[in-house]
Amino acid sequence: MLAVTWNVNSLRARMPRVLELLDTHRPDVVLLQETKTAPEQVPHLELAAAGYQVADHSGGRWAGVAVAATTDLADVVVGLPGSPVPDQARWVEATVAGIRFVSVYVVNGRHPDDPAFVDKLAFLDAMRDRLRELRSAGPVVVGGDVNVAPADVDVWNPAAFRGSTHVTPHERGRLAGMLDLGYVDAVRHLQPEGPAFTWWDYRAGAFHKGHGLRIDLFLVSDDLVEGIRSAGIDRGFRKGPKPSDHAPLLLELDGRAG
DNA sequence: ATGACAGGTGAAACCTGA
Repeated sequence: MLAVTWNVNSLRARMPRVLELLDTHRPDVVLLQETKTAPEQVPHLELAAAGYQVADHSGGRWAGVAVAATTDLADVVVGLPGSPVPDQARWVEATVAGIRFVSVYVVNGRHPDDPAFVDKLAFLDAMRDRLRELRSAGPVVVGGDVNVAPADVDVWNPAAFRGSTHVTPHERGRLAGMLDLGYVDAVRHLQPEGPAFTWWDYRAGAFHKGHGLRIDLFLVSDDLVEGIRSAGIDRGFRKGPKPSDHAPLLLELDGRAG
């Protein structure tokens, strides 16, 4: 089974590249973030024509997540229980082939002194609580933009990020707490050392200079870890016409769940 | 130190992103 998570930075603006991704990789499950769509703007017909059905959490102009699959999406849950920002569309779950899939777009936080940072930490706390519940119920794959760089190796220049969001002990501690519940960071599992960035600023040629962050993750429940065959980005989708500022992250699992 | 790019809204300038 092939799963993809991708922060598309507007689904409508990115549809040509999304369709290209589906055609190129034929993933079984697709987790999207920053769709920036109202519910009625989700391109269900175009995605159905490509062979995918979609469940979305859409909030209008900002945020927005979706899960798409080539087979049935069962037991869809929209919204993160206990979220401090329930009006922001940042969480959707569905079961595919016996695995609980989550697409999540964590609050950015803006600045450690901003009220939005308090919301970010509370969102991460609610996410941890939900991941604990899900872990007790069966195999889980969480994909998304967590807006936290787990360690300094996940930041192109840690000195430049001192005092910024995404790298604080508050954020990293909460992410580590989720892994302690019985999840594995799939990319780090396969690649214990070295950068594996997923995001590069549009500005100043950051992509070609290697000025990136690793903030998009696949968190896989530990019962699935032995089935991880590969996990990594497709850099080609950070290039070319109208790319997102995030690259898609691909996860290949053995076909059998559990 | 600052801005740099892209998208949404809505029709100019501002907000958000990380």
